[in-house]
Amino acid sequence: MNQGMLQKAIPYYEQVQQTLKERIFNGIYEPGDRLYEVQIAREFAISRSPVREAIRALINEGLLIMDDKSQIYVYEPSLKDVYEIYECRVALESTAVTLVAQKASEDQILQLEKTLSDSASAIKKGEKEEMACLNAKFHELIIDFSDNMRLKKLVNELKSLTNYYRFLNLEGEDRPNVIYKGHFDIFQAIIERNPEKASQKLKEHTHDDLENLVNLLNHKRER
Amino acid sequence: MNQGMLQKAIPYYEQVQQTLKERIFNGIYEPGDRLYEVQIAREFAISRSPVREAIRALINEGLLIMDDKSQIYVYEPSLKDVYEIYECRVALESTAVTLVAQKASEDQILQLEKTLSDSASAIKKGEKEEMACLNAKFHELIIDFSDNMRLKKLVNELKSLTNYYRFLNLEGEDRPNVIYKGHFDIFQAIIERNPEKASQKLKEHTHDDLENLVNLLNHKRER
DNA sequence: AATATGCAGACTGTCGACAGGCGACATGAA
DNA sequence: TTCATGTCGCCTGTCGACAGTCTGCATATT
Repeated sequence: MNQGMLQKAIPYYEQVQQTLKERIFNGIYEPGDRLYEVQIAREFAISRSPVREAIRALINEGLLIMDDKSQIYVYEPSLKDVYEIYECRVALESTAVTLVAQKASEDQILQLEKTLSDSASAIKKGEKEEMACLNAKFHELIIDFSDNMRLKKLVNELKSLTNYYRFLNLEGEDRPNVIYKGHFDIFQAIIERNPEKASQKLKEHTHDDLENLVNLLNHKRER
Repeated sequence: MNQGMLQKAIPYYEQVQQTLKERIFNGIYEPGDRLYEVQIAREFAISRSPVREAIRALINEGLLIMDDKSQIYVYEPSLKDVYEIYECRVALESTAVTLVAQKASEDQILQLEKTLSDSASAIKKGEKEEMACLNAKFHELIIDFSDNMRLKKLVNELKSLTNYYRFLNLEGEDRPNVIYKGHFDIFQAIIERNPEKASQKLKEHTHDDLENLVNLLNHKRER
C-alpha cells in the first residue's frame, strides 16, 4: 500500500508561502516590489488570514521586508547587505568544510569526486544549466556531510537572500573554469585531510564569487 | 517638544511576542511546555489573531516548535542540538573576532579593556549577577565591533535558543576565573592584532563553555 | 499660485464565528 | 477483561467584517 495515501492536507498558509517564495526566486516578484495581502488573497481565492501568515513567515526569513508603515516589499539587498551575507556564509561554510575534511567517509568523498567530474564534463559540453546545478550540489554536499542541521538551515536561508542573483554566478570572465578550480582545490584539501587548507580554499573561492557578483552588479548599475 | 510623543501604537502581536519571549527566558514557560492560542488570547484579553501571529514568529525564531499535529511546545534542545548551536556560534563569533582583531579602533579596544577590568573586580567582590552581565557584554561588544548586523542577528538568535541554560554558565569548577582567562586571552590577541590567535582563543573559550554546560546537564540528568 | 482643509479609497490590525480533525471517554460487544 | 464504535469537547485553520490610519486628490482659502 502506498504510504503517501493518507497525507495530511497541506494548509493554505504553507502553500502560499511556498508559492510566494518561488515567485520571488523566479523573479515574478522583483526586488522592491510591493505586495498586498488583499490582492494575493483574491488571487488565490482565499481569505487574508493564511496569506498574512505566509507573508509574515517570509518576513522572518528575510525575503520580504516591512517598513515602518507596515508596507510589505520584496527584499532588495544593499551592497553592504551582500557583503554581510557572504561574510556569514563564509563563516558557516568554512566551518562545515573543516568538519568534512576531518571526518568525511570514503563514500562521501566519492560523491564529491563524482560531482566534480560531472562538473568538468558539463563545462566541456557547455551545458550552463547543468553546471549551475552541479556547482550548487558541490556546496550542498559539503554542508550535508558536516552533519549539522542547523548550520544547513542557516546557510540555506542566507543563500536564499541573494538567490535572485544566482544566474549571475556563471557570467563573467572565464567563470566556469574559475569555479571548477576553486571546487577542485577544496576537494583536494579534503582528501588530503587538511582542514585548515580546505577552510582557506573555501574562503578564497567564496571571495571570488563575491567579487564577481559585485563587479557585475556595479556594471549593471552604471548602464 | 518631546520627540517620543507621537509614537505609533505598538501592535498587540509585537507585545505578545515580546512577553512570550520573556516568559520563555525567565522560565515561566519551561522547555517542553505546551502553549494554547485560546488560553493566551484569553489571558491578554485579545483575540486569537495577534496571539497566533506572535506564536508563529517565535516558531520561526526557533523558541517554539510545532509538531506534526500543529501543537505548540516550548523548544527543548537535545544534546545534539546544543552541539550544533554552539558549532554555529563558534563559526560566526570567531569570524567576528577575526574582523575585530583586524580593524578595531582604539576606542573600541578601550571598551573591551574596561569590560574586562570591571569583570575582574566583580569576581573579587563575588558579584555573580554583575559577572554574568559583563561576560555577556564582552561577547556582545565583539559582535558589535565586527560591524555586521546580520551576523549579530544570527548570533543573538542562536544564543536565545540556549538562553534557558545561561545561569549554568557560572556554575562549575572555578568558572569565573576560567571565563575571565578566556576573555583575557582573546583580548590579548586583539591588541596584538593577531586575528588567527584571536579566533583560536575564542574557539577554545567557547569550547570550555560548551563542555561545562554539557557536564552540568549530564550531571542533572543523572539525578 | 501656494498653502490649508476635507473627503474618498486602499490597507492593515483585530475580532468573533464556524468547521474540521484529533484525542478522551464512555458504552457496548466478544 | 479487552477491544471496537460512537460521542463530546478542545484546538487549530480559515473566513468575513469592522475600525483606524495613511495617501492622494480635490476643493477651499488667502
